[in-house]
Amino acid sequence: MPEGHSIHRIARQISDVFTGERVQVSSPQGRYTEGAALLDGHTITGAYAHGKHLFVTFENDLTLNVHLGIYGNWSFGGDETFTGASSIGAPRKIGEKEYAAGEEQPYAGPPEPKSTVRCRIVSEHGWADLVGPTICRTLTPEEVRTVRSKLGPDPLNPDADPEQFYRAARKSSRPIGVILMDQAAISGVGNIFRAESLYRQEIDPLRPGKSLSDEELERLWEDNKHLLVIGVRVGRIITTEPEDRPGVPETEAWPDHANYVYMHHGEPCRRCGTTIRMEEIAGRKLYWCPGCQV
DNA sequence: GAACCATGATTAC
DNA sequence: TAATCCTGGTTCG
Repeated sequence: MPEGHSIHRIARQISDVFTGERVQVSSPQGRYTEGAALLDGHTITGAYAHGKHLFVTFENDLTLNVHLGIYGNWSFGGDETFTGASSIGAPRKIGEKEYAAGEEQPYAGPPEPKSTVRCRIVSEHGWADLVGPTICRTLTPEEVRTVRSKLGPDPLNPDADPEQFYRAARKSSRPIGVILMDQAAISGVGNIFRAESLYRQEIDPLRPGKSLSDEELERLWEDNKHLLVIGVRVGRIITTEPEDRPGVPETEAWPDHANYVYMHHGEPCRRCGTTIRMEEIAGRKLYWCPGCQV
């Protein structure tokens, strides 16, 4: 269940362990067999993220494009060369959550894949398994451009143009809480970041986009960028400021202390005491504090 | 073992 | 707005 920070971490991981490696690409599950065959035996040249989309580039100019949806995840494992190059270390899973595997053992090749593995990438030194994606396909450069052209700016990308987000918001009468979830307006923000950034900036999620001031839109962009950067560094979504979780360090801020409003409906706001609300808007649960957010 | 739920998104009505 | 797809963990009976 990944928002943009997870995809950037996965892109970094894949780039770390596979760039320059000739790989076998397969689909144990069988639902990506044709696309995998176009990449099988070729060398990976890099990986990057745009919002929640992952792109893995190959030397034959084709690109693996993956979107994890709500459930997708990647698992990785390999020898010491592999884990030494890795951002995340020994065999691990990233997507929804990540965890260290058990005891270290000598690497003896990839494990038998689970029956649900849509795509498996294997190099001389390690492997990556993809399970449960909504999108897993092989694209030409032209097709990559088409996909990316439909995505709004990603605050984690250095060349992102926030003006695109501001323009999308200013012309819209939809609630800002809905606009933040629209990947064509701003990409990489999901249900937790939207709720938490709106709380932190004290903006009512139901206000129409066009009612926000330039200054408010800029604060939202900057805060989502700030929170995404923390997410990339920590590997989890931590949105509380240290003074709002006294004595609990960033790395140990488990659900009770990690967020202000997400999944805290019915509880008193930790800043103003008002009961946190939750309502389903446009098919997703929206959490906010009616006291702080106006 | 069924039912339900989730950090997502598209499609159809 | 509802139905649908993707998977797996948790909760329910």
